[in-house]
Parts: sequence; C-alpha cells; structure tokens
Amino acid sequence: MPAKEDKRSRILKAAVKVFAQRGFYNAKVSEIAKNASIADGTIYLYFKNKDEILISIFEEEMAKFISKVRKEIESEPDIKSKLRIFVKTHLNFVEKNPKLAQVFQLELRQSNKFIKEYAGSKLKEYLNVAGDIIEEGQRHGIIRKDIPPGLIKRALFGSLDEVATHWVLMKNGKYDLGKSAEQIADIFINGIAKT
Amino acid sequence: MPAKEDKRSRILKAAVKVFAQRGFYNAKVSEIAKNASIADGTIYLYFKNKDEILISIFEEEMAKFISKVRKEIESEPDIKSKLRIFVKTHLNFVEKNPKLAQVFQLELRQSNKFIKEYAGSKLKEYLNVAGDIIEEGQRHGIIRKDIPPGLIKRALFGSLDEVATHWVLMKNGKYDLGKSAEQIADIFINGIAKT
Amino acid sequence: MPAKEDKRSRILKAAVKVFAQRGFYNAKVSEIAKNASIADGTIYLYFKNKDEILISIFEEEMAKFISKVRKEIESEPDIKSKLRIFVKTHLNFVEKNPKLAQVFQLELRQSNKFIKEYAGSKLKEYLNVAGDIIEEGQRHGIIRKDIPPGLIKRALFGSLDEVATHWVLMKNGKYDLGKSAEQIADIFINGIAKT
Amino acid sequence: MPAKEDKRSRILKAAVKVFAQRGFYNAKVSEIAKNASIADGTIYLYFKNKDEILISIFEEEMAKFISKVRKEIESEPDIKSKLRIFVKTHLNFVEKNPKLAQVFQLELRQSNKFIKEYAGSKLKEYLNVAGDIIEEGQRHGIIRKDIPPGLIKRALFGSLDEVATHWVLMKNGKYDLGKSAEQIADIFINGIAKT
DNA sequence: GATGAATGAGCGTTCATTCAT
DNA sequence: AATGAATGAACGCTCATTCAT
Repeated sequence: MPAKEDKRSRILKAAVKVFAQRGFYNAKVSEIAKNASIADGTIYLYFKNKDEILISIFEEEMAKFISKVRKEIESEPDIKSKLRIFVKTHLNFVEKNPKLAQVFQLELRQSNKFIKEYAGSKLKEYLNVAGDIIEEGQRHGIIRKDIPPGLIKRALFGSLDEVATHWVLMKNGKYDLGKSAEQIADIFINGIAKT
Repeated sequence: MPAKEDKRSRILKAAVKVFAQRGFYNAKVSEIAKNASIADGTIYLYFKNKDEILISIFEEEMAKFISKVRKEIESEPDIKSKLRIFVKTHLNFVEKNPKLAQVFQLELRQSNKFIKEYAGSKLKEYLNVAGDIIEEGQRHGIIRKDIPPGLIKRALFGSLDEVATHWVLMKNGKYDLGKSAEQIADIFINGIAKT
Repeated sequence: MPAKEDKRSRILKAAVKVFAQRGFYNAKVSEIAKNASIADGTIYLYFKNKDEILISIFEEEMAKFISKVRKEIESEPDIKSKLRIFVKTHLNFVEKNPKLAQVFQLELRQSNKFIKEYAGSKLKEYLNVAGDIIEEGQRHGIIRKDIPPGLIKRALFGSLDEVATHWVLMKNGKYDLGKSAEQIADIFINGIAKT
Repeated sequence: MPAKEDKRSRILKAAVKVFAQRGFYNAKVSEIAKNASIADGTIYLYFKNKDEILISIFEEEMAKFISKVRKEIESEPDIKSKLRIFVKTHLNFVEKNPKLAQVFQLELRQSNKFIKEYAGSKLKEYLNVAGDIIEEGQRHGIIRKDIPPGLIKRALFGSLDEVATHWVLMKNGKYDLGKSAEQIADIFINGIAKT
C-alpha cells in the first residue's frame, strides 16, 4: 500500500515545514493540507488531531535517529569515543536538519499534549542510549560510580538540548556546532571519568 | 504607590497559581482576575497582555533570584565553591518553589512571545553569573581556557534545566535535588578543570 | 437593568425570526446576532448555547401564554365553557403568532436537547391547566370518571397540536382555526361528558 | 433481485437500530453501513441520502402497517367498531415495535427533509383510512355531519400520536396502551356520534 | 454492483482584549 | 483608577457524499 504510506509522509513533511514557519499554535491544519496537496479532512484519516501530527513527527524522526546513533556508536572501540560520537551525532543532526530542529527545540514544547500527556518513550529510549554507554563505563571502571547514570544521561542531554535551542534561536549562522560538540564531550568525559 | 504595587503583585501571585494549575494556554485571564479579586479589565492596567504577565513573573522572580545567587556566591572563597553554590542554589530554588518551577520549566515555554520575541535579558544575566565565575576561573588558570565560557555556562544551565524539568514532571516526590546538585557540580568542576 | 433585559429580548426576538426562516439546524448563531445588532459572542453572555436559545423561547412564551390561558379560564362560569375556552385560546394563539407557531410546531422538535433532555416543565404545566379543569369536572360529576385525566389532557393536547402543525405546514391560509377550535371542543366535551 | 432486495432491507433494518440508538442527527451513515455489513458507499446505491433512508423506513413500514389496518377494519361489522379497531391497531403497533416507534415519534421529526419537503403521502393515506370510516359514518347518519372528516381524522391522529410519543419518552414501561386505546376510542366515538 | 479512501463545506463557541461609564 | 459588559476574530474537526478502481 505505497500510496497510503506516501500520503502519510507527505502530511508529515508538510507539517514540519508549516510548524517551523508559523509555530505549532499558529499553524493551521488547512495550511498543512494545502502543502501536502490533499484535502483538510484527509489529514484526519492518518492522524487523530493536530497534536498527534506533532507527536508523530517526533516519534518517527526519533526512531530513525536513534537507530542511526546506535549504529554510529557500535563501531566505536571504547566508552569514551562512544560518548564522544553520541554527542557529535546529536549536534550534527541539529545542524543538518534545521527545520526539524526548530520543531524539536521549540514547537514541540508548546503542545500541552506532548509535554504533559505523551509519556515520551522515544525520548526515554534515546536517553538510554547514553545511559547504556555510561553504565557500561561504570562496569568497566572507566566512569565514576558515585553518580547515577540516570542523572548523568539527563545532564548530558540537557547540555546538548540547551546548546541546540540556542543555535536554533540564533538562526543557525553563529557558531560551529561541531566544535561545541567536541567541547561538551570533553567536559563530560573528563567530568565523569574515574580518577 | 503601595496600593498599585499591591494590586500588581496580587495579579502576579494569582497568575502563578492559575498557570501552574491549568497551564498557560488553558489559564483564563478572567480566572486570574477572580483569584486576585479584581475585575478582568484591571489586569490590563498593569500588563499589556497575557504573555506579559508570564514574562513579568519570570523577570521579577529571576531578578530576586539572581541577586540571591550573587549574594550566595560572593561569600564563597574560591571559584570551585562558587560554582558549586551556583548549582546548589539553582536546584534548591526549584525544590523550594514547586509552583514557580512548574511555570518556569513548562508553562513559560508554551508562550510564543516568550520564546521567540522576548530577548530574555534576565536569562542572559543569570547565565552570566555562571559565565563570570567561569571567566574568572579561566583568568586564574583554574579552568581550562580552550572552551568558551559561553558554551560552558550554557551547557551547565542546560543540565540544571533538564534535571529541574524532569523533577517537575515527576511530580517532585521522586528524587533528592540536593544530592543531584552536588553531583552535577562535580561533573562540571572536574570537567572544566585545568589539568 | 433595563438595557440588559432589552438585549436579551432582542436576541430572543431575532432568534424566533431566524429559526422560523431557516429552521433550527440551518439557523446560524451569527445570523441571530446580526439580526439583534450585537456581536456573536454577546449571545453567549445570555445563553449557554444555541439549544438554550430555543428552549428559552419556549419557556418564556409558554409562561406568558399559560398565565393568559389561566386568566381566560378563570372568568368562565362552568367546566364545559372552561374547556372550550382552553381550546379556543390555544388555536387562537397559533393563528395570531404564526412565526412563533412555526418554531413551536416544527423547529423545537428538531433539537435533541429539547426533546430528549429538557424535562418540559412548562409543557407539563400547560397540560395541567387542562388536567385541572378535567379533574374538577370529574369531581363535579360532569365528566366521566372512567378515563384518567392524564390521558384526556394528552389526547386533547395531541389534537390541538396536530391541527396546529397542519395549519403551519399549510402556510396558514387554508382553514379557519376558530371554527376548528369550536369543533374540537365539541368532540371532547361530548366525548368525555358523563352520560 | 433477491440479493439486492436483501441488501436494501439490511440497510433499513440497521438504520432503524442506529437511529433509535443514537437519534437521527447523531447516527452516522458509516455506522449504519457497519451494522449492515456493507461498505459506506454501497448505501448510496440504494438511497439518495441519509434523509431518504429515514423516509424510506417510514414509507415502507407505513405501507405494511396501512394494509394491516385495512385488513383489520374490513372484518368489522360497523362504523364504531371499525373506528375502535383503528385506534387499537395504532397503539398496539407502537407497543409491539418500540424501536420503530421511537424512530416514528421522535427521530423522523428531526429531519427537515421529512417535515418540510416530504409531502407525506403515506401519512395522508393513513389518515384517510380513518377519514373513510368517518365519511362512511356521516353518510350512514351515525356520525355528526357538522364537523369535517378532515378535522376529525386529524384530531384523532393527534391524540394517538401524542399518547404514543409520551409512551416512547417514558421509556415504555409506564402505562397500558391497550387500555388507553379503548378510552381514546370511547372519547372520539362519543364525541362525534350523531345525537 | 461494491468498495472505502478521499473530499471539503460548514459553524458553534471561546476568550483575550477593549472601552464606555 | 476600576469596572465588567461587549466585542469579534479565529479554526479544528466531523461526516455525508462522491468516485476511481
């Protein structure tokens, strides 16, 4: 059923564009429909409501991204480089997908449904990619054990997220996210290294 | 000016309560007015619009908080303890002001005006409290100089912010923010220390 | 507060006009507002929703009509003439208020809320005006006692209602409701007389 | 034609069920289709639109009912018993077909098309069954001639209709329609008898 | 004939904001 | 300054109906 899948992705693609352009609340469903070259009502054959479009964008892009990150990490020889790659892949994704980044960093958080009702399983899964590396590092005696991995992964994610948001708000141009990635990786790798 | 100031703060106090209870978008101006025991229209004598109430809450609470943080830091003898106190004060504030924390961590970000138009001078000022400590540390040769203080302060803030948001979403109970503060401080102090 | 009362009745008057013209479901709230020379939203200061406008028309017109009927009956000397006057007043009201009659006979019954949720206390009250006459007649030995007044009043009302509806659908012109009133009164008075 | 006829009646049967359950306006065509185990679009091969389904139910059930009433009356020896049987058959039908009665008494009247456009030939035909008895009675000098049969039949129908509606709204249980039928017949037979 | 995916018109209601008093 | 009645813009969503297959 390729036609159906095709229509569904056209909606999502159009939604990313419109959300990034207008913001989630100002984005009109009818504008998304027009951008996807379908009728307004058709959207509701694929998504329950406007919030669900937003959440689907997140879930599906995150799913793709998570498996990408996993693949990148896999081939790294040690804990530290895994962590470094995790950080670099995160900020590289932001840099390469500015529209999507705007949706992830800004629009997503305007939806009550997303923030307060959506459990955020994809987010948890992503955080656990980092969490798993950290736990492994702790088992191997490379990472200090007196800080819970749950806190470390969250602190790391917070740093990346904040830097990403700032980059989006600065309209991209300003700084080099690749460099920042290296530096954030440095901070955390040194910060949590077993001494 | 006491009467006016009084009414103004009653509005802000009522707004924090209603925003925390209902969320920014679901909060009705009329409900804030009722909570402040004034007429709907009166609110517009003190604030330009609903977003301005939110922004004013942020600005005024941040002003108080910033000067508190500054005072706390002042008395600390060295860079590292200044940084540690910065972190602890941040998370302690969250823990002691759950309603305000909910507004800061969640509701504030639902306002397009806040995110996209409000330059966030108070936020910058707050970040610079950390930035100043870091710069001082770099000048004193205690903190590595190869990472821009602008990035460090943002990374640190991001970590604190993410942990705070998680705490708010978990409905507070779960974990000990005091302990987390120590651990985040540890990570960053070690992470940016000159080796 | 005459201004407020005035606005409320302007809405009701406009609603009768628009409901009669377009039917309940096709009537747009905005058209009612325009006819009443007020803003759309103002309607919702006076009525909870569109159905409530319809129900209010019914309740308020019925209240006026019921007290009119009661007054007419009061002055009649005996049971039979009371019953006759009841019938005549009913059909006379229909004849003199064609727009309202259209709303009562046709539009009202298109509202699910009216039919299925609204208890219809005013309708009950009206039926009881007839019911009371009948009970009195039974007590006085003028009306046969082997038929419950509850059935008689309903049968009588049904006859009047059906004739009224037919008259509305025939666009009024056709027949003389005054004559019909006399004849229906005849049927019922003879039909329920104690023999 | 059996397959087609079969599908058509399945739709009508499903529609009665769904209309009685949800009301005409809340009934979804797709739900009728699901109940009839056919595709949504198939309904439009048999009926022009949703209103036509409703009207068809009415017409077809009325056709069956009218011929039933005619048969019942035929075997009656005199005018009065014919009239009595007419009344009893009417209310007996209601009592024996509660779902259909709900559709006839309540849902049918919510359709603008039915009320205002559908001439109601089946209704006329049914009324004329009573009208014919009455005219015959007038010719035979049994029924008073000073009331037009057109009014009598309508008054009688109104009584039956109102009692039926009340019975439906009371959710059936309450009263004995058989008894009511006798009493209504009494009222009218006495009421229109030549004196 | 049968399907069911696609269409797109249609509108009640909310609520931030204004402004006459 | 304070009031609160009045305003009116704004739009997501449903669902009867169509039509390509």
